[in-house]
Amino acid sequence: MQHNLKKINSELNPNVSVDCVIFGFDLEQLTVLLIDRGEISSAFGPRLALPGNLIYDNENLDMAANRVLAELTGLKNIYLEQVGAFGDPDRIHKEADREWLKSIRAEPEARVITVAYYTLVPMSDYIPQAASFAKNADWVPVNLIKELAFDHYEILQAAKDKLKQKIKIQPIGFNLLPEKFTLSQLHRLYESILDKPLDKRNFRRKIQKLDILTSLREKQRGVPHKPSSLYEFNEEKYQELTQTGFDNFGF
Amino acid sequence: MQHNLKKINSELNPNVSVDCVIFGFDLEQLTVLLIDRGEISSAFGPRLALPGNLIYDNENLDMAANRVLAELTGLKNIYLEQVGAFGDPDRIHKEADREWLKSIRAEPEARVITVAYYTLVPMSDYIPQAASFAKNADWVPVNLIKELAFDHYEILQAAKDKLKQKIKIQPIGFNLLPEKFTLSQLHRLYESILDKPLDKRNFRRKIQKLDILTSLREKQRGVPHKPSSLYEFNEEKYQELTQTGFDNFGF
DNA sequence: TAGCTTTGTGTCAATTTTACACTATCCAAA
DNA sequence: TTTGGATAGTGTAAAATTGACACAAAGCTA
Repeated sequence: MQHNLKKINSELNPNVSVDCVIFGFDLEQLTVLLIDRGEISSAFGPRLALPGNLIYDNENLDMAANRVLAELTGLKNIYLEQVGAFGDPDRIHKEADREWLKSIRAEPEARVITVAYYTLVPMSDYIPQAASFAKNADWVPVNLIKELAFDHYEILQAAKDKLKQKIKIQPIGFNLLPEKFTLSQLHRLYESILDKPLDKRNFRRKIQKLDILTSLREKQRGVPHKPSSLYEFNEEKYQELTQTGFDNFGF
Repeated sequence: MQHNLKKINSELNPNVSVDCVIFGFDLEQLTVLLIDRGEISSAFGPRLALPGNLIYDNENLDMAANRVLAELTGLKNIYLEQVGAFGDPDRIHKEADREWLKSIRAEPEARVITVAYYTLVPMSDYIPQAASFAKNADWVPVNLIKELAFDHYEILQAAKDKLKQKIKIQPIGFNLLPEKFTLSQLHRLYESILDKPLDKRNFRRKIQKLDILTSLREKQRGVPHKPSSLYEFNEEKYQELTQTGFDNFGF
């Protein structure tokens, strides 16, 4: 109750924002959820941007990132990992960005530093619909992105790098897949995150050895080729494994 | 010239600070350069804190971190790596910290987020002297640190973790050693960063295989035991190696 | 010169990595 | 119904890496 009061009374801090790099996987390649800023900005520069916003004075950074994520996608209690802080005073150098900020911020000229987070969500958990939430958002394959508003392109690259590192140490990739998935999909996911081909047999051996997959007695249906068997991620065994400590998940 | 003008006219941003975790190595263990805030704070809590300060509005974060480092130690153009942003609105919860801030800041109650950096310097490059620079600073062995002002203890832990990760991927440890060093010193350094014992022969084998050390035709002198031969870090070969790409530096 | 301290060195077994190719199973189109 | 196209699924052998382990050499000091 007090909490709500506090939140309502709290003000936006004009100097600090959070931006979220929300990764998805369309079973082919890595994607990111971007917002389309619409016509206002399109005449000058990139329409696409990472979802983000200023923080409230009484929020910590993680909370702010969760809020932005929830406001955009409705997703709550999702694991977010910090990418870092970005804060070139000239970061808002594009004319279009200036114009856009004027339309949405009280102090558009303030010097802002932004703290970036990334997260992994199954694409099926957020299906963009026209005018669903405040912004028009859409999944865009990472490889196709050539430019973004502000310094968001740079942030995206940093997030990709972090993810690349992280996935070598922890099997977080499962967060990107639907509950039931095939080894080929998992394989493709690793290839697209690491951005290099991985030998099929060696990949499968390595994953299987971790012993964190539950093989379901179930196969793909309706595919025009030999159907693949489906697997589930086994959270318990994964927890065991992290307790024991495993350094070696290197690809 | 314009640059200087701009700098002089620029104002401190009351909402964003940088803190530096400056690691050293006393040939025995990992150390950190801390400032002693003196009597004012000692009655209430930890006297020791990471060096840090508010940023100027026209500075980017990296510049600010370099400035803070230079102001304290006189060291310039040092490699700094970002640890991340820390910004709990309640982070200044200790009474002593409050008091101290009142004595040094124009807006002591402002909500501050801080961006932490870490860096590695040879301890010989900064020899603390009473009242040398603005603050009294001193090298403190990391293992002995139990508490720090604000959330600096948490920041220190995060920096240690980053360093631990990083050193598995890049041989940055050399930045902590004097120009000429022994393999035993390097060995001890790795052990103290990774916080676990490493087999002597295996360590040496691994390091030697990297082929980034130049063996000097020179030995330790005046030690009461078999003298060790001295080595230099070979920057060129290291560059070659990073070009070719090396994933596997795992300990 | 005896004793203390740290340096420097090699091997073997176990594990991990890498490279590599063919059959099985489903669907669709002829 | 047969054929072709697509992907799933599977094993092995050579090479590289890791981990465990012990003792002689070199300098200083007492």
